[in-house]
Amino acid sequence: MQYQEGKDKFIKTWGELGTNWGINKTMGQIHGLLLIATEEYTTDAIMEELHISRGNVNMNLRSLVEWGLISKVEKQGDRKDYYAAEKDIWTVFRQIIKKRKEKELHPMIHLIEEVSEMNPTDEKSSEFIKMMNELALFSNKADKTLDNLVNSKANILVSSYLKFMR
Amino acid sequence: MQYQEGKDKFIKTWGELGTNWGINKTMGQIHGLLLIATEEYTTDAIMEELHISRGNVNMNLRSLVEWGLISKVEKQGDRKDYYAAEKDIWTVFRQIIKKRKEKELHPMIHLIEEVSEMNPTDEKSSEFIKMMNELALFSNKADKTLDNLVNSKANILVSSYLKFMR
DNA sequence: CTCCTATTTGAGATATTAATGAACAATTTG
DNA sequence: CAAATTGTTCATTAATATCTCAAATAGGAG
Repeated sequence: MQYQEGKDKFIKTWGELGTNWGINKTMGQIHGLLLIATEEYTTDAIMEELHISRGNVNMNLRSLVEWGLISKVEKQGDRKDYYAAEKDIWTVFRQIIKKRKEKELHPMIHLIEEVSEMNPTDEKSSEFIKMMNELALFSNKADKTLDNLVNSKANILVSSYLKFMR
Repeated sequence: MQYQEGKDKFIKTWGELGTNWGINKTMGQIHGLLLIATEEYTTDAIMEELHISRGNVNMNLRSLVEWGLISKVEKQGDRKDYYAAEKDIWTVFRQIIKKRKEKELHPMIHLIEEVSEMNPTDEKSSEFIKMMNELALFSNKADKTLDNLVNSKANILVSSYLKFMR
């Protein structure tokens, strides 16, 4: 495979993957582009490369910065903003886990806490409370486990967790 | 909080949470309903309870069965299909992880393998290959780790992984 | 086989989400 | 200050995804 072909395929598919991840297509594509880039990109360069509008690039760059997946780079004597991706894969995934935990797990924990304040009066409410307790136990454990993962500096998958892999 | 209020809130919010999880709102609501139910439900009962159409219920029940989150229950002398949710939370989450792994991780692994078949010719392609190799290493480790999680019968979060929690 | 009930499917309607393009704001330069 | 450049916001448009309704299909009971 030639470089250009591989690059195009990677960016295109990375964008599609994004949609399965709580990241929209354009955001994924910009991230893919910057991830394999050897230099920083401006808004205009991204617009040209991906054939998308200025507004779209701007919004998605903000999201990517907010997710901690890219950062703005100032250049001496240039008014333009340049952007570069975080290249350490472990950090990339930690950031993603962090965000997804906020978006997926925390609202669940909040909901469960809220509806758990109930006294059982019959079979249905007993069953309900029982399920809420199990969900609370599970979700809090998952939250803590993911916290440890996110807060670990080293790539825990590659290092100390090796014993769990074949 | 009264039972009915808690139940309604749980079902409604469980559906909204679903949308952050690759599960649509109705699918989430049906799952929530069955999860806290003390008895099996027919299509008609679900239609009535959630005020949604027959086609919608049918499609989402099929998806839920396909995700391994509910199952069809046959009743003697009754032609209707009844459905009941998997109540073991650990199993529920294992099923979800399994599906999401297929949907999120596997296409990524496939992509990376595909575009990795490239010989470096310059700085850009070298950087590209380097990144693909890192992604490959990471994603394969993640895949194996999640496999172990999914294949473990016991609730690994609650039992042997305790040491990683505070 | 025919009737009856339940389930499935598919086309069109509706709702949700994302992208564009143009207006506006901010900043720099001459 | 005026013009030019860059960045941001947001109403409109476009694209996706989901839901409904109704017709088609399946399959058991008589």
